[in-house]
Amino acid sequence: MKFQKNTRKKSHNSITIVDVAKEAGVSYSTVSRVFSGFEFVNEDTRRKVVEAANRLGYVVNLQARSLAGGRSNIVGLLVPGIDNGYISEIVKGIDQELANSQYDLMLYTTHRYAGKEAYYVKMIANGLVDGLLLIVPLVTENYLQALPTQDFPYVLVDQADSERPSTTVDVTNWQGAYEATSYLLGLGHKRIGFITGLTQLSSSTERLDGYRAALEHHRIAVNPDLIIEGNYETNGGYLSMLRLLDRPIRPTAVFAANDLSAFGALEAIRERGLEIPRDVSVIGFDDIPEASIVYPKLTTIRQPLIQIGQVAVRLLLEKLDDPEKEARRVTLATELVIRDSCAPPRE
Amino acid sequence: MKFQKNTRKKSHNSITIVDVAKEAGVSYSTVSRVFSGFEFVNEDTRRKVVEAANRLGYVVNLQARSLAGGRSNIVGLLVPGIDNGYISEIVKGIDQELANSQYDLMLYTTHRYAGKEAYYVKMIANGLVDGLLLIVPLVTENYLQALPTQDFPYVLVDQADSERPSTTVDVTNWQGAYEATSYLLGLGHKRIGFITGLTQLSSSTERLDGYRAALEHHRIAVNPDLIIEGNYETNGGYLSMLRLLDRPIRPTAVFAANDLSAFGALEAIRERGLEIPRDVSVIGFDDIPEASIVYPKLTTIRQPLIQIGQVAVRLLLEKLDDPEKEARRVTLATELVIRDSCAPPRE
DNA sequence: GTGAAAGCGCTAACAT
DNA sequence: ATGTTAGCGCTTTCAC
Repeated sequence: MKFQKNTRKKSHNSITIVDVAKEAGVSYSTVSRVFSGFEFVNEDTRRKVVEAANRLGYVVNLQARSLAGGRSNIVGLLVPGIDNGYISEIVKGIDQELANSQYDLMLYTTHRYAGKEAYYVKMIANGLVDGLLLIVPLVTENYLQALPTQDFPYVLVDQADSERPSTTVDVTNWQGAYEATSYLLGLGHKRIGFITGLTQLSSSTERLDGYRAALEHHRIAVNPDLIIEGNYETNGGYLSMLRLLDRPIRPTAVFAANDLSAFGALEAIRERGLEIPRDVSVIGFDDIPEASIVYPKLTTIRQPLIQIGQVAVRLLLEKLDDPEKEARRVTLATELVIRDSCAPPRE
Repeated sequence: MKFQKNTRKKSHNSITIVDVAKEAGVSYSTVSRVFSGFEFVNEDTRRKVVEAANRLGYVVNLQARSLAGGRSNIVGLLVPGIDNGYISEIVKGIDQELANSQYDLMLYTTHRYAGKEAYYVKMIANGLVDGLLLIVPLVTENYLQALPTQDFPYVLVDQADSERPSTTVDVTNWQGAYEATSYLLGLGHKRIGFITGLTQLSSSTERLDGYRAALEHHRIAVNPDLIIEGNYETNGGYLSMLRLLDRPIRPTAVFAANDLSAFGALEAIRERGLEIPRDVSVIGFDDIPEASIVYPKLTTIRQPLIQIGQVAVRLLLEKLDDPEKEARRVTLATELVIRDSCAPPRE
């Protein structure tokens, strides 16, 4: 690890509790009590202190508080990156919910620490934050193992943890995929392609399973040639779709494991001179904001993205309030959103 | 200010430099020196320390470092919210650039502190972060006044500061607007509407000025009836466009001060049964990712969003490295991106 | 109910 | 080149 050379002290000429104590004529531990929410302070004293603080423009120094054993009132959010409608919607929910609390947000993007996740997480948890929110953590194992104590508060967003009981919020991936596939089936499609997500993520395999189950339920054999690996990204969806179209038996419909992939598929289909949904129907998963903006508007399975973020925060705060609280998993419902990208097959 | 009641200590059972010092058989200030990048440490000692640290799994505690007068290696980012393609692109640039440095990012959204901006900023600057990035700060004045010291490092993104010399990165708003309007003019349009942004922002007035200048340059009288106030949001653009269409003289083209507004305009136009670009042309500003996804694809003025974020970070790091560095303003070029939402007028 | 004092993990003089 | 020591601003015993 390289570190910045320390050339200069930060300018720290701020008002501290000592100043406030002087101004209010009390000891500085009293000031501390007032601001840390300690209950047994005389009303008069409290008022004096608060007034003095306001007069001076005092604001608490979170690092000092945290160092001294209190809380930093900061929660960490670990995401791959923010350049993704799916994630920014969840972040929006997180932000909204956090705004109702006294917590601030520290944003960590993992892409910069590929291969050093453990170090990174340790640093984060060791440092500043009271708890951690992990969104689709690709290397869940590494992350969690690195947590400094068994009971460091964290919650997993949209990723199951098979190793230990982890507080988790996710959605009905299997059911959503089942419903998407059934919808296509109901439209009359028989050859339905599936573009997977990142196969190491539980959401991806759950969706694949849902797709399979729906086909089987309709007594349609699952054709491995119609299942093709994607990566949850637009370009991956594009490439996969191209390969799918080049196969001898072309699907009349495609279910992409997320909207981003579906966008790529849309592009690929058009590039082959085919029309959507006339020649091939496309359905996605997520319902990110862009889904209703693209042309044609994407039929998709909606995840309550904002709500996911909110729930994640609530679970974390619960755990922060009561460390004994045991891990639980909240699974939110998905919902089919019918728009313009699906139609019955032509033939 | 309410604060969280402090029910429990954070579990802090982490390895400190004292442990490392013991393990390595040196004093703990030596360990500090090694990890804070101090130069004059014997190679042997350094190696011993690093090895001991690795063995123990030591990671630095940033709060303690920062409290003790060092740097936290965290920069703060103050944004209205992240739910906006414009902002998330800039954030992406910021994140990319930060990844090359040793800095982490603390994200603050202002919407939660409406009316208490000063307090909020003070708290931020007082606390943790070494410097601050302010994106389109609506209440620039309040923010800047609240900075604890005259020389607290900050940079303003896409907002001019008329009060004091502030390090700023922005784009050629005037020129971009001039070019957009000229393009429409060149297509043959005479009645060109303008949907403004948030009027208190310099970017908005600059764009309006550019629009006016282009018209004047083409000897077309600026018609106040064609200028209508928006708010940089989709819904605002939608509402403004509706009003514009209801005026006696309908514009044949509209320039929206940003893409989000343009999207709203698109919707409004369609809702009135008109076709784009046949009946009315639309041009935007920003070129957020969605601009090339909407239908029809939006012709717009591109801002180098990612680059803006990168430059902002670079400017801040410069300032952090050398506090004496004086304020400067970097203005990046915009560029016309022609897509499908503009055509010559019909009549 | 309030004050005094120790200490959180670290940096930065000041010594040696 | 390395050790010693005094804080940074705060919370939290422990006294009174």
